[in-house]
Amino acid sequence: MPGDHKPKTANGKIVRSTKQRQAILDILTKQQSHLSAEEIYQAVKITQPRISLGTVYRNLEILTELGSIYRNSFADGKARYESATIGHHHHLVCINCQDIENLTACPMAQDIGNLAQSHDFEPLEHYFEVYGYCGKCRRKD
Amino acid sequence: MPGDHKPKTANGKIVRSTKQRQAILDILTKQQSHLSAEEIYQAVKITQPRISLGTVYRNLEILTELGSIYRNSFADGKARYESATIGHHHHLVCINCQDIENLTACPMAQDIGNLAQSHDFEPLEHYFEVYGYCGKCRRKD
DNA sequence: ATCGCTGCAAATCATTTGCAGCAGC
DNA sequence: GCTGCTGCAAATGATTTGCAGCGAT
Repeated sequence: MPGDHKPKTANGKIVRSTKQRQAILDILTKQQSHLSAEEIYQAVKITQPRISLGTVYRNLEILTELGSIYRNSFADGKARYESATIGHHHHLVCINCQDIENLTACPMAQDIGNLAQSHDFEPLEHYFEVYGYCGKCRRKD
Repeated sequence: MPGDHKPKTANGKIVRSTKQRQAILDILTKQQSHLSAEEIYQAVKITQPRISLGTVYRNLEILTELGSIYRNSFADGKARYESATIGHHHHLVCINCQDIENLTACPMAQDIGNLAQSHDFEPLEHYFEVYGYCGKCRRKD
């Protein structure tokens, strides 16, 4: 059926729209912050009290695959998610208060192009995170 | 006692030299690759058959704290370690064969200095990883 | 009526930790 | 001999998965 563009996952399954999935996406879109699966679970429970953590993980996986959200693994080994409406960006992570600030500029777009040439490598994604102290925490110490 | 510089961890304990710790450091120094705790465990068992995985983790923690090795968490959520003798660098990670190539140049040293100014942030460390296909895998597909 | 999705619970995987004996310094 | 280190096993924390019923198309 030409013109039919139902979203599908990598394994070819059609993706349905459920209130659980919509609630998760809503939270990530509204909060505009970097939430862990557990934090998302706690937030979704307000509107969907019977949702399970397993469902949260399954939906985060699907939404990541669809490109609706980004998954980031930071140095603490825990994955955090954010809405993809913000577009490509990087992170300043405070090692004291754990706050994450987004860096809207991507200074290495050009560098990556050069890498492709000099290292025989086809770049698809890249991650750049800076760890340190945010202004607030620096002044507190 | 001035002139006395025994290595210590953050909690002030003196660090002793043990054959288990030395074996782990040897492997990382010789292999010059990015090994997971489990891979290191398997490699150390050849010379230290009675070593436990717990000891491997404890030593990786101490060696990281001392700055003898680097810990990196990649997108698969697993930590990988490498000898610090190589110096600061970044990574090209192949999402097909999982091979990791080191990037000796750090193109963002200057960018990070600018960030400090414009974002009221004190940078301590930074990570930069590019995910994509290495030359070998690109030609295979 | 399909077949994807859900809640629940149990399973898995990486990593951490309590403990009693052992080993550097 | 003090005290950090080890092996072992059990505990933790994040994430995944099997299953039977439910719900979206």
